[in-house]
Amino acid sequence: MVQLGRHYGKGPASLAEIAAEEDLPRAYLEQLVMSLRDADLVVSTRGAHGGYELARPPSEIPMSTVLRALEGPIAPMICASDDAEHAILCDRTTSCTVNLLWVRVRNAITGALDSMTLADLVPPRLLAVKSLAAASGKTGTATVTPTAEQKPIHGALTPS
Amino acid sequence: MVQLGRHYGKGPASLAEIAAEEDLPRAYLEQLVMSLRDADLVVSTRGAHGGYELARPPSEIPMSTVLRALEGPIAPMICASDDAEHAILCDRTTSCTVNLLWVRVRNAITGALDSMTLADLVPPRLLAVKSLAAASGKTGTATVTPTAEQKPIHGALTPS
DNA sequence: AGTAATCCCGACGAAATCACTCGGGATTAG
DNA sequence: CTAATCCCGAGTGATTTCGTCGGGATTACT
Repeated sequence: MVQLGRHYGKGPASLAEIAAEEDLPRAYLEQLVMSLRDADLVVSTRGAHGGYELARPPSEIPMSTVLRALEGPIAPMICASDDAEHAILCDRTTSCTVNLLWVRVRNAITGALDSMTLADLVPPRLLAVKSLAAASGKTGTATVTPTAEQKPIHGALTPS
Repeated sequence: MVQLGRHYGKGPASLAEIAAEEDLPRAYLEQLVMSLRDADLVVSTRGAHGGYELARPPSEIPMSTVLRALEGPIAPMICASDDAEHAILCDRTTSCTVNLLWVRVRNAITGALDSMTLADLVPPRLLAVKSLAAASGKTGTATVTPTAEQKPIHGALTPS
């Protein structure tokens, strides 16, 4: 969780705190954080005044591992999973040319995920976004004129 | 569908045929193909000896449009959808730094998808894969570590 | 004209997944 | 000893995904 990143170095944060800040049910957070712990991304301190803490500095935690911890192996399609164990093979496998597509997509995803660490998401509130702009100069690949309908999502947004 | 691509130029293919080759329920295929038609990817001929046909040559059908037709806007997360209309804004939106991550991921996906056309998936059975290798150079966009992790996914596969 | 092949289409149902809850136990600081 | 906290498995409800059903409309063939 980003909150944890923000909190890094300040000692353990209790679920109660996080739940309050993040506005999510505490019981639910428990589950999530358990996965993170099993993946050695956070460490816990039990007992009163206990809580959770990042296991290492945010900049050393690639988002890919976070996502894998929370959502399982990265796989846009079951037949193109990250790790062989969980991959299901359709009986068509041999003749299935589409598989190639999914593998490509998966690699694109993992690539994007690997290129970011928790540190990139811990509030750049005041930091300029320029570093991002520089890095994002991509997408517009040859083959197709991309829709480019990058509308401002709601110039004036109307939150519920 | 890839089958349709394979069939391109041979006149319309009936759902019954496709269902047989692809081993999927005909009734289900109907639904799918309807979406494809609404997206102007295939054209239909009614009546006896009717069927479906690609609206243009496979090489002019980017997989991104196919996927959009079948699965709706490309969005790894609702708050990072392809088209503004269907994007949901969480109330956290303003403070949500994670959004940035999803947008990046989405761009990686659309990039990969845009770089492939139906023609790339229509059986390269006998064709060398080199054309693909050549084409994939484009995809390796800056931010993304160039794929190339072309593992055999299951050296020794164990089909069910 | 009549019949069979085909597309057209809306509604329904079952199974998987997601987001979240519940209840009670184990550990530790004060 | 007690209160704060983590630990953990089982359970629930909504949504999505995959697939079914039934019948109507359109056309080719004889």
